Amino acid sequence: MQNLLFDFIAKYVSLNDDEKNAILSLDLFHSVKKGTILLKEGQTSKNSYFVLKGCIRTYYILDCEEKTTAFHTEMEALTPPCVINQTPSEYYISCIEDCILLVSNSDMEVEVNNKFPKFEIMCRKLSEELLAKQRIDFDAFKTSSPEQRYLNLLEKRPDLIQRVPQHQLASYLGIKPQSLSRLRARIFEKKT
Amino acid sequence: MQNLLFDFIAKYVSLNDDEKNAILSLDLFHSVKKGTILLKEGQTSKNSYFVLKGCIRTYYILDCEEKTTAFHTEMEALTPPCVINQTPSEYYISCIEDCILLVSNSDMEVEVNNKFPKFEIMCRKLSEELLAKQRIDFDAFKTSSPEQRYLNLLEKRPDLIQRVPQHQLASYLGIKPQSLSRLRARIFEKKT
DNA sequence: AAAAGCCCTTCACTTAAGTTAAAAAACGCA
DNA sequence: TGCGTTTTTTAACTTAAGTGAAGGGCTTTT
Repeated sequence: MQNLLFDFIAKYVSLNDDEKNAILSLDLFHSVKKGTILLKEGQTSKNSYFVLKGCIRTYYILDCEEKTTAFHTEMEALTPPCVINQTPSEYYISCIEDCILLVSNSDMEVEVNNKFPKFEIMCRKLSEELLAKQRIDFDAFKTSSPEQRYLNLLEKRPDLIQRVPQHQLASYLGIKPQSLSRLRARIFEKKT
Repeated sequence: MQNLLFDFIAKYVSLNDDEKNAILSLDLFHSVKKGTILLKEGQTSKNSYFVLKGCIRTYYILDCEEKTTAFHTEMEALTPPCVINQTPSEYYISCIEDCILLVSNSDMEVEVNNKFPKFEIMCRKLSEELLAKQRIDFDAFKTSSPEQRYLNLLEKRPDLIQRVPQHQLASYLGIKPQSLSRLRARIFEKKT
């Protein structure tokens, strides 16, 4: 698990043993059971998450309905907007599988960044990269139909379709579960 | 104009005169005429933009159709994904008004960041903030209907509805111009 | 083992967006 | 000002998503 982390970091900056030990001394690793809610609407939090194993989901509850907007799986980071803006969270985060997560808080990050400017660089690079990636996803969502979005997901993240309940996938695609079911049937028809 | 920039920067880090002069010596300020295309599909670029005055638009051309995905107005920054990923651009950027822009390139940024770690910190904070903001926008888009999106835009960025042609707004909202026109008529009906 | 709950699918119906076409309005420039 | 182009609106029709309801297959609970 530690190597997974260090391999990930190595894509952005190279660490010496001192720096690696500094990270390990922070006690970031946590095992979390499926179903655990990491963040609730209205809560304030300073925690960021990095998924080493498993899958976490962010969702809103609007009009008594869950609206899933993101899934984060292996090697993906998540800093909720409420942490950045220091506001109460508008959404929930829960584990939809047993997970191994890195949990860091922003006070800790400030401290580490001061001590090791390298981390500051890594955070910048990672944020810039995530911003670009999210921009591309957003654009793809805007410019395509629900059916195209599903086909795109099938191509880009086939694992999600396997490991995530369909009604959660539906709102992730911006539609109702019934529509996803129908849409899948339609695609299946076309193939035959 | 310079003060607009320094006021913006002051929200993230505080600069001394040396640092301010270092920025000014970079010759970042550019006046750009309406209609100018800043980036084309297929091009590689190292340029980031910051809008001091005016409005720039990012759009794709898919199936011979323009799909507008973003507008950037006063005090908004834009680093295209192609700059981050070092890949050919998938989209176009053009000025839809006469603009005053800051144009920086990534080589320059690397240099400045090395010289003044403060800039590194500013870039990180700005990226994190933009990431959170974009996340919220994306989520709002996913969880709402075209009509709700339009009403939301009317509330949050009424200026855009005034200064941007409607067919560009339409694809920004994820629909066709005819649908936007109809939707507006529908809203107007309801009000009366 | 029966009951309850949840999830997915299906169906009939409603609503709204896409499409195609044409007219009306606004704009740009000579 | 006037002509030509672009943009917006309107309309009729098609397609697909939303809605409400019902059924079937699982799993969990009692």
